[in-house]
Amino acid sequence: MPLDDAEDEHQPNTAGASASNPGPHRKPTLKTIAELTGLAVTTVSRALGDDPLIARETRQRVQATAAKVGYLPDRAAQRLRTGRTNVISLILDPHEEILGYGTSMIRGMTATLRGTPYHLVITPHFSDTPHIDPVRHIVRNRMADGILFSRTEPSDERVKFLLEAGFPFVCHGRTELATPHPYVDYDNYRFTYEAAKKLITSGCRRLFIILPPERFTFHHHMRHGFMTAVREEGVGFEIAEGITLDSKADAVRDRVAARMAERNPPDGFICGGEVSAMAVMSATHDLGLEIGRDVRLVAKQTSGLFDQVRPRIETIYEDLSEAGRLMAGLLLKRMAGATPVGELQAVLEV
Amino acid sequence: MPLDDAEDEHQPNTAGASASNPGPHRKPTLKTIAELTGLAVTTVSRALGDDPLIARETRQRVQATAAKVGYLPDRAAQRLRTGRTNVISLILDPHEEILGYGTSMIRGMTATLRGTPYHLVITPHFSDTPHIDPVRHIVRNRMADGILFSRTEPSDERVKFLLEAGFPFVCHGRTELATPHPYVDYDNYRFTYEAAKKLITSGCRRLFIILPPERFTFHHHMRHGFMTAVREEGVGFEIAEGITLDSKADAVRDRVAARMAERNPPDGFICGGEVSAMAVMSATHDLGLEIGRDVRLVAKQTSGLFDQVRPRIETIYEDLSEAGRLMAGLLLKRMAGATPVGELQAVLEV
DNA sequence: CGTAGAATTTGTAACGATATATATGGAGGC
DNA sequence: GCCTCCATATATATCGTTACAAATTCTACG
Repeated sequence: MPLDDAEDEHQPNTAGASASNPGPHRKPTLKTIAELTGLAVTTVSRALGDDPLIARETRQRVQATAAKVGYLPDRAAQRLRTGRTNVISLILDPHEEILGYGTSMIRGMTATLRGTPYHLVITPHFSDTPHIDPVRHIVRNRMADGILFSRTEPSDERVKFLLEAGFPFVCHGRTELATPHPYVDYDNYRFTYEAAKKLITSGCRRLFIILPPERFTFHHHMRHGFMTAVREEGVGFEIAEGITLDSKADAVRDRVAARMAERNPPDGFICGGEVSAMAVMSATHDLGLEIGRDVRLVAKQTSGLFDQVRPRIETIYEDLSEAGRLMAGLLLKRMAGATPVGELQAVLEV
Repeated sequence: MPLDDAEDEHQPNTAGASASNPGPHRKPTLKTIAELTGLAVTTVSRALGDDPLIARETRQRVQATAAKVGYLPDRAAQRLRTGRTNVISLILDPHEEILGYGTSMIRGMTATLRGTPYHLVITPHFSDTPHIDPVRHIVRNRMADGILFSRTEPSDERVKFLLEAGFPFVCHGRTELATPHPYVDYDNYRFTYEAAKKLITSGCRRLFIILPPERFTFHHHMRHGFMTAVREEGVGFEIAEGITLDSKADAVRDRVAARMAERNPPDGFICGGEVSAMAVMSATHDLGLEIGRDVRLVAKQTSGLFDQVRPRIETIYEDLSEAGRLMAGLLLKRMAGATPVGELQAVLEV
C-alpha cells in the first residue's frame, strides 16, 4: 500500500470550485484515474494495491497518475466494502486523568500510528457506567479494528469478552486469566520493592504506602513488591486505608496528616502517583516536617514535574509515552495477525 | 433521530454465530428490519428518521422493532451516502502537552459530545510540519465534519483557510482577522493584569513575566495586560528573554537563576503555566530565597496541582475542561448552521 | 496453424444507507 | 363511474471501493 495518507499538495486548490481547471474538479476517485489512464476501475484499484497480478508497468503508471491528481482512497467506502475501519479506539476515562496520564499515552500512540492508515479515536468511558459497555459497543458495531485500554483487573471482563470475540486489543496492565493475551505493563512489583529498599537503606523504620484501588491488578503487584521488601528487612509498615492513588489530593493530604498525628507515625512514604506524592509533601510540610530529614518519600514519576519539586525527592520513572508507543505497536502486529501472543507482551523495566 | 448510540443490550450475543437463534444472526441492518416488519427498506429508513411522510403508527412499529433487534446504523454507509462523517477532529500537538492541557480539554469535549452521534478523533500534529497541513488534509478529504484546535495566532492561516473553505471549526484563542469566526478564549489580558496588581499590592517593585511564544495571540494579550498594570503602578518590570511558557523546565529554571544573580533582581514573578511556575519555584528555592517573603509568584492554575504545592503560591484559575465543553458545544451549533457567528464566541472570565 | 495455458485486464455485484422519482390505495368531487 | 388529489409506501439509482468470476491478449509448443 504505497499511498494512503500522502501529504502531497500540488495544485493551489482554493477549496471550492476553482474556475482555472476545466470542469468542476471534484475529489478524485478511482473512476477519475480510470478515465485518465484508460483502464478499468478494478484494474486501478489493484494497481494501487500493488497487486502482482497487474503488470508492473501498469502499476507504476497508475500510481504516478494517482499521485499527480492527489488521489486518496475514500475511507468510508473502503470501510463499507471491507469491514475494516482503519480506526483504533483508545478507551479513556477522562476522570482518571491526573496530570497527563492519558496525554503521555496518546503521544506515544500517535507517534507509532503516524504513517499507518490508522486513526486514533478517543472513546470516553465515564465511571458511572460499566467499563465493559464501550468495549461491547465497539465490537458489536465494528467501530474500530482494535482497542486499547488501561487499568486492567485480575479477572478483567473486557479482556475475557475480547478474547472470546477474537477482537484485537492491547491493554495496559496484566490479568491473572489462564488465557494469555497481549498487554503492556510496567514492573510495579519492582517499583515498590526498590522504593521500599531505598527508604530502608536511608534509615526509615516504618513505611507507609498508598496503593491503587484494590480492583486493579497493579494494586496487587505493588502490594506484593512492598510486602516482600519490608519482610526481607523486617521493618514496620502499613498500607494506607481509606485512600488510594485515585483519591482526591485533599483527601490524601488529610489522611496523611491525621496519621502523622497518631502514635508511632511512619517515616517513609511510597506513592505510585505524582498527585498523591504532592499531597504527602504538603501534609508533611504543613506539620513542620522536612522531607529528607524527618521523613522520606519515594514517588513514581511520569512527567518532568518532580525535577522541579523542592525539596528534591527520590523518584522512579515510568515512561508512559513509551508504553503508548509499545501498545500501539503490539496492536498493529496483532491486527496483522500471525504473531504469537507470547511476543505481544511487554513489561517495561524499572 | 431517535436512536443512534443507544446502548441497549438485550440478547446475550456471544459475539459470533450462536446456535440458539435460527440462522447466523448477523449485525442487523435496515434490510433486517424491513423483513421483520414486511416493509420496504426505504420506508424503514424514513421511519427511523421520523419522517412525517410515514404514518405515525408505522414509524412507531419500525422504531420498536429496531430497538428490539438492537439496530444501529452503519456509520460507514451513512458517511458514504451522505458525505457527513459524524467525526469531530481535535488537532493536538502531543509535544505541547505539559501537565494535561490536552486531557482537560478532551474531558470537556467528550462530555459535551456524549449523547450526540459525533466521535472525537485525535489528529496529531507534530511541530516539524506546518500547522496548516492536518487542517488541509481533513478538509480536502472530508475526514471530519468539524475541527477543533488551539494555540491560535493573530493572523492564523488555519482560520483563514477554514473560513474560505466554509468549513466548521472552533479554535481556542482569538485572531486579529477582520472576518469574525467562532472561538473560545480565556481572558489572558485580565489574568496578567490581575496577577501584576496582586504582586504590586503585596509590595513587589520589579516584576518578571514569562510569556508564551510571540507567535500566539495570547502572548500579546498577556503582554498587554501586564504592561498596562505595571505602567499604571509605575513599578519596574521585565519580560523574560530566551524562554517562553513552552521552554523546557530546566531552561526556565536556569534562566531565572541566572537573572537572580544579576543586579537589580526581580521580586515578583508571573507565570502563565504550571510547569514554568514550578521552575521558578525551584530556581528561587535553590538560591535560598523564600517564596512569599523574598519573592512572590502568581501562576495560572489549570489543575489541582498547586493546591498541594508548598509554600503556597497565589494562582488564578483557568478551566480548560470548561473551555473544551464550550468549544464542542459551539462547534455543534456551527455545524447545525443558522447560528450567527457573534453567538459562537466566548471568552472565559478570570 | 490451432490451441493450451499463462499473463493481464475487465465486468458485475455487493457492502448499507439515503435522495429522488414513482407507484399504490382510498376519499372525495363532478 | 371516472378522475383528481392526498396520504402513504415502494423502486431505483447512487456514494467509492473491493471480491469474485469472466474475458481478453499474448506466448509457446506440438
